[in-house]
Amino acid sequence: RDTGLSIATISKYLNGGNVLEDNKASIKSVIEKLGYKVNTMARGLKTNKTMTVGVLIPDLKNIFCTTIISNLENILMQSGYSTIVCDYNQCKDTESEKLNFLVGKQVDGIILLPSGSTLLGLDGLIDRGIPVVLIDRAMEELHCDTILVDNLNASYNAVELLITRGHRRIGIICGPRDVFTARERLLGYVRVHGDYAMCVDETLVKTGDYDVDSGYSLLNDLLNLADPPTAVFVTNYEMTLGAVMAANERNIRFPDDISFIGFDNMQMARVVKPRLAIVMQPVEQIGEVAANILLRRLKGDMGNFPAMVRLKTSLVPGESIKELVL
Amino acid sequence: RDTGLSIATISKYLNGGNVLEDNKASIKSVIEKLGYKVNTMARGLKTNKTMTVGVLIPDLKNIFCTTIISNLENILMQSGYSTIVCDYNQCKDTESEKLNFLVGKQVDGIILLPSGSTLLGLDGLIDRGIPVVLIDRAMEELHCDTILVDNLNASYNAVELLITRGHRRIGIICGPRDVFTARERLLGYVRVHGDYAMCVDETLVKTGDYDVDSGYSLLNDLLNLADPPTAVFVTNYEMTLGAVMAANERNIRFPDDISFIGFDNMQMARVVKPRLAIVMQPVEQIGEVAANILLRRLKGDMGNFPAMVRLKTSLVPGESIKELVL
DNA sequence: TTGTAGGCGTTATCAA
DNA sequence: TTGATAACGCCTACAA
Repeated sequence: RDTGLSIATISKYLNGGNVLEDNKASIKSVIEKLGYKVNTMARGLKTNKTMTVGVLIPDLKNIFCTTIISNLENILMQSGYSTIVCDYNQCKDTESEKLNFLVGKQVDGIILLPSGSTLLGLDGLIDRGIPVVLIDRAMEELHCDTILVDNLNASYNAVELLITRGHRRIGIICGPRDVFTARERLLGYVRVHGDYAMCVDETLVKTGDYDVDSGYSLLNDLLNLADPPTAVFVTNYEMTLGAVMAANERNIRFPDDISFIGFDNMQMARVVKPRLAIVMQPVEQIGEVAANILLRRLKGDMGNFPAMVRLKTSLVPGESIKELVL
Repeated sequence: RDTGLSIATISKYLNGGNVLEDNKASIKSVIEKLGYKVNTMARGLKTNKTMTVGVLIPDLKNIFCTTIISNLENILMQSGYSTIVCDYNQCKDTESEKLNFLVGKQVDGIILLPSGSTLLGLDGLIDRGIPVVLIDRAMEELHCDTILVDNLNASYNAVELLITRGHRRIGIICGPRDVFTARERLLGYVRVHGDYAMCVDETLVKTGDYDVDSGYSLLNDLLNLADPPTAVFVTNYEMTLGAVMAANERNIRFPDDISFIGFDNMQMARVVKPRLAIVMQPVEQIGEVAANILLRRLKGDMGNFPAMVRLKTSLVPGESIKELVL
């Protein structure tokens, strides 16, 4: 303020108002000399914005989640937003607790990968003008922007590939019935069976909890059947890990003993021998798209609200599928 | 405020001052009725605290980092702190850029997993009373709390195991020379050679960049040697992945063709067949210890500053080591 | 134990 | 184009 100018003028300078070139220069030099930084809290107090967004995910140890966050963070930062990341440890109680924490921190917006479909008071937030973007899992009753993956066709295509390679008894290891993606992935399995006039054998449909252990034990269950499947599709990364561990321990070989399609992680697929066929989600895109929608909302642009984006997966071939001669 | 009481009394109530029981009750009920939340920015403006800590790591896609963050976040949250997580994508420029971003956001403290030993103005922060806790990598010139792992003995013990199993030509795939942990891990390798009166064959010491690709190509390099090693020790997770991929592609078997010790990730070790021997770091602890030290500093407790904590690793046996008969 | 009043660093309104 | 001034919501002496 020892530019001789008033604090109001400085404020204009900082916020891009009309200031004489001469004054701009002198302000700039003084700012640098003094190492002046705007006080975010004072500004926030006035503008009622914290310039932070809350990101709430099931698990920070899950690479699917963290890859998304990494992209989110980079994009949001470029617009001056910082991201407060919380994980809820797959636990519904923690989920709402941390959501409250974030709200208490007065985040300007929220990006949530929800555990289920309980509303958690999100509707109230949206009404209060706090934008919420859901990723990966939709909540039917909630009117809000949502970025999803086409899980149904991801699953459809994977199982279809197995069918075209001659498989007729195809096992599937699903996630919990109350998880959105799990339901969709199961649906794809069912639909492709219908389209190929094949019956779904319920004994081949195993429901896990999207965790390593259940992948492990459910693959064992499938292998222990009197009439085991000739192929199996595992519908998320962690369960894929578990299933591979089980196969290793039993000395089961892909694809000789059973054909296999896993989910999500390219590196893991290459570490396994032989290389696994997997469904890959467009992880990078999810974060990108979510961040950009949120930024638009934050700017007050409510165009085509609520946006519902469906991103496509890809099927990466490996050497874990055997061609059966019919 | 429609309790009839003055705003000063409410403030006392909120901050645990002396208030009559009767009034406490009525304040409480009104707060709930109105859904009152304290405004963090107004409070922060006054107290000069944001109640946020910045966490800066090389890569959010790195499970070693995110596991640490997960623990950090949980502990800090319990004391009301939120964590702003940034990754710098292994890039020194981004590192200082994001550090500035965090400082600009007026975080109350910083937890940093630094790329190298450039000071980045951290000394200035510490002088200004902003506590900084370094994790995983020390910066010699910086007077600050540091949580490390005993990399030297981690490496020593791993290589010693190979030696006691009869190996004499042991390859090592190291990280970059300018990375603290990489230097220490190499040192362990060298020291154990000395202690067993073995010479270090420089052709068996490969320096990578801690990334998948270099693990891949350096294992290939080792295998292509005229006189290849009988065992190899890979000194971080990503390079371990790469090395396993290379082995798979060449149809190299552990431990028949070469013995192998990898680093860090238990699940990955079990996915590989046969199960890999690995060095495990106390990831959970790192986050815990770092968070607790930071909390103490944040409270103004400067006891035994700068603290330097060394955590121990463990060596998890697998089936990837062959016993050589001498 | 409670209330009054000043100030934290901004932004925004309105005059000059 | 610039400046004086009143908020923003909270904390903290100090006085009652």
